[in-house]
Amino acid sequence: MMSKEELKHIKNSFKKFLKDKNLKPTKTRLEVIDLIASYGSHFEIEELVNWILSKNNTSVSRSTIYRTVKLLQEFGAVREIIKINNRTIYEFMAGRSHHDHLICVECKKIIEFVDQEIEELQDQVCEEYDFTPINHRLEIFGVCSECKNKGNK
Amino acid sequence: MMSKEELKHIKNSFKKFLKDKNLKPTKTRLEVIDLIASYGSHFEIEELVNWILSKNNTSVSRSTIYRTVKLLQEFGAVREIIKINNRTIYEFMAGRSHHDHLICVECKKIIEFVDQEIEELQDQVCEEYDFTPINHRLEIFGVCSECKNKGNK
DNA sequence: ATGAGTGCAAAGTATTTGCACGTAC
DNA sequence: GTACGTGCAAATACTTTGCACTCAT
Repeated sequence: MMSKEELKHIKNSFKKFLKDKNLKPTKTRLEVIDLIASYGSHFEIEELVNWILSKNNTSVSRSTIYRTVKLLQEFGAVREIIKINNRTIYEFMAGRSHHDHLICVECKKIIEFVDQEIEELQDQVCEEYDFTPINHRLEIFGVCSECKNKGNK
Repeated sequence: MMSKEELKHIKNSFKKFLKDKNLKPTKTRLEVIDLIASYGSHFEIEELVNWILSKNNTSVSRSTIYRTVKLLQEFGAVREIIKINNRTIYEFMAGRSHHDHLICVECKKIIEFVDQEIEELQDQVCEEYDFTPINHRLEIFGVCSECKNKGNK
């Protein structure tokens, strides 16, 4: 899903980002990046914590994960992509371009899509309002193909 | 912002909705609708509760407000429109058609917009994935015109 | 009369924070 | 050596729930 080079590159840029903020590139912070990267592209913090705690060769505390995820959001490598019922699903963006999500309310599957036209129209809307966009989130909730078929049988 | 007739109409449909679910159109539930309607189009529950408690002629408990807002979401008169930093901003949709939001991260202003083309493109995306959309949320975070000018002075 | 609704206080979640100890430069 | 980082447990913030009492039909 991501080459070692990409990951290394991300970590190096993150180190620079930290240095600029007078923060330190500690072993723990870099380890959190590795853990997130190997966990998969979407995660909730609680799941991630449990997964980390279940590994016997690592241990990073819940608070440090929260703190590091926050830093990674500022840095831009992590985004909150879905907010549903007080749960937050994060995504590791490393080396990936922007995209949006379809969320199946039945099976919770997350489907990613990109639509350049939608992006352009959004920029157009922003221009109309003299609004400078920083980021956006488009969540489409509905029922996926498989779940519809299951429902029909 | 909303005519008395519209409000009355909403309340009547809500009564039907409740009846269909074997729930009761209590004074308290209908009062919550009035309160939300007169509070304004956007609200957070905590704000709403404080506002209601500060009025000396009404009192509906925090739990009932949470419970009623949930029902109104199912009914479709209330939507969660913005999720930011674990806060949820709701919108009273009554009699209004769908629209999306620009959120200024400086002054927290919320600007509503409609873009039919974006809506159509979303439907197109859903079709491609054989995904049946139920609802969606598009939040564009950025800096509004006024805040940019303030920043430049 | 009966099942549903309400307020209250207590219990849950998710997230943040204070503090004592540890680590990077 | 100093300032920042970390883990832990406690605190906070938001939301839900159990229960005794009340209301709508």
